[in-house]
Amino acid sequence: MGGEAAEAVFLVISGMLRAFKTLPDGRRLITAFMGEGDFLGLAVDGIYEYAVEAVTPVTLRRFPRHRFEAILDKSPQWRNTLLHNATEELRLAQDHMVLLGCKNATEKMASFLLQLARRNKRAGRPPSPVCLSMTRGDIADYLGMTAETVSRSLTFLREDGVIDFPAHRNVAILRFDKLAAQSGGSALHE
Amino acid sequence: MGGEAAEAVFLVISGMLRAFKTLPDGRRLITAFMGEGDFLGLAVDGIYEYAVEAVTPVTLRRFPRHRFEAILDKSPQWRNTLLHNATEELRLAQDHMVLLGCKNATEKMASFLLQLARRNKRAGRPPSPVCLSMTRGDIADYLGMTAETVSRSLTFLREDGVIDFPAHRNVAILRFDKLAAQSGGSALHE
DNA sequence: CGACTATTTGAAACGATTCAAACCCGGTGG
DNA sequence: CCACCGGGTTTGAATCGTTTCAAATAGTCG
Repeated sequence: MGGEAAEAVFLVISGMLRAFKTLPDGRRLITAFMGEGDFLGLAVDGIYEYAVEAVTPVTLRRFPRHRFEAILDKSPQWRNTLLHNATEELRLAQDHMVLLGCKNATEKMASFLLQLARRNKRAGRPPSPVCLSMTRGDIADYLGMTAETVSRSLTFLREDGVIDFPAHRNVAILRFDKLAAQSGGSALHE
Repeated sequence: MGGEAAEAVFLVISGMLRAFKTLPDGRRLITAFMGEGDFLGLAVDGIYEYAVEAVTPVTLRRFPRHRFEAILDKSPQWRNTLLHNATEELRLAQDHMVLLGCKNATEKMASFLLQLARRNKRAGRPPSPVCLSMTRGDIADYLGMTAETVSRSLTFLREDGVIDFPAHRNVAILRFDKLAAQSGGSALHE
């Protein structure tokens, strides 16, 4: 649905989606994974900024765009909230640029796991057992590497005791202190 | 000035600046080069989102933040403009993510040159002779590679007749058709 | 001119990718 | 109930592109 007019705005209730851009030859970058509490189709100008697909079965709450706009015109401070929202998204995008441009495979993977943990916390769940609901290929296209390298980084972190796969390997238990050390740090400092 | 309160908003009149983020160990990613017509310190919450430094001597027009806010509260449609602005910045950030995550050295360099050309056009100048006012190191930190690789990509493009350095090599003449072919394409399609 | 910095170029080393094979697992049908 | 299939994942070995380190060159400013 890339570039099409946004008929409505959606709030993610449950499940996981991927937002992505692709190059003409098919190379793909997943710009964000979206889960519980994230908004879809928030582009003000009514144009979707990227394509979105479901990673797992998803339930959404739909807000028709015209009603959305009406609310916005009535109480301007919501527009301010929206601006805050966009600014925050921009900050996240910049952090991801740092990840893509500066970090090596292991650091990317560690950062990604910490991100998933943060997302858990934001949704009111315990941060530690994170669920890797997307495929290795998706993770790869998010972190700017290949599925094989994703797999290798994961086993490397496991062998180092940074993470652990209990039973069925869709979830990972995190050792936050060790993870932070492997992640190369966040871009927020100085 | 990263993370400090933004006392004012600035409009770039002339010159070139770099906005960047760094990791604790010093690795740096330049998130954007800013030139004529760009705004600085637009973060709504009054916190700078990144550090900014001058690349060349710069002249700015200063708008005190309180006056800026006052104007915003008076005529709400400016807030809308601001939102549009943020959305556009987000789109650019996503395109840059594609560059960092998907493209090889030559494609990155070609894309960068096309970006500079677009910036020229936006400023009302002819697009073709672009000025590489920043150092190779800066370009490297913007494209997620090393200064040496930037240099090599540049000579590769020159040997292929894609670009040309007349006399003093701070400027490059572009062959747009060939450049587009080398850039890997834009992420806007389908 | 001489000193300093940025850039270019070369050669070796490294990390990620590629290609290929083996593996694990959930689902289907004999 | 087990054989088999297909997708996703893991692992291995060779290859490739970028980085790293080092040296040579060009450009700038006192």
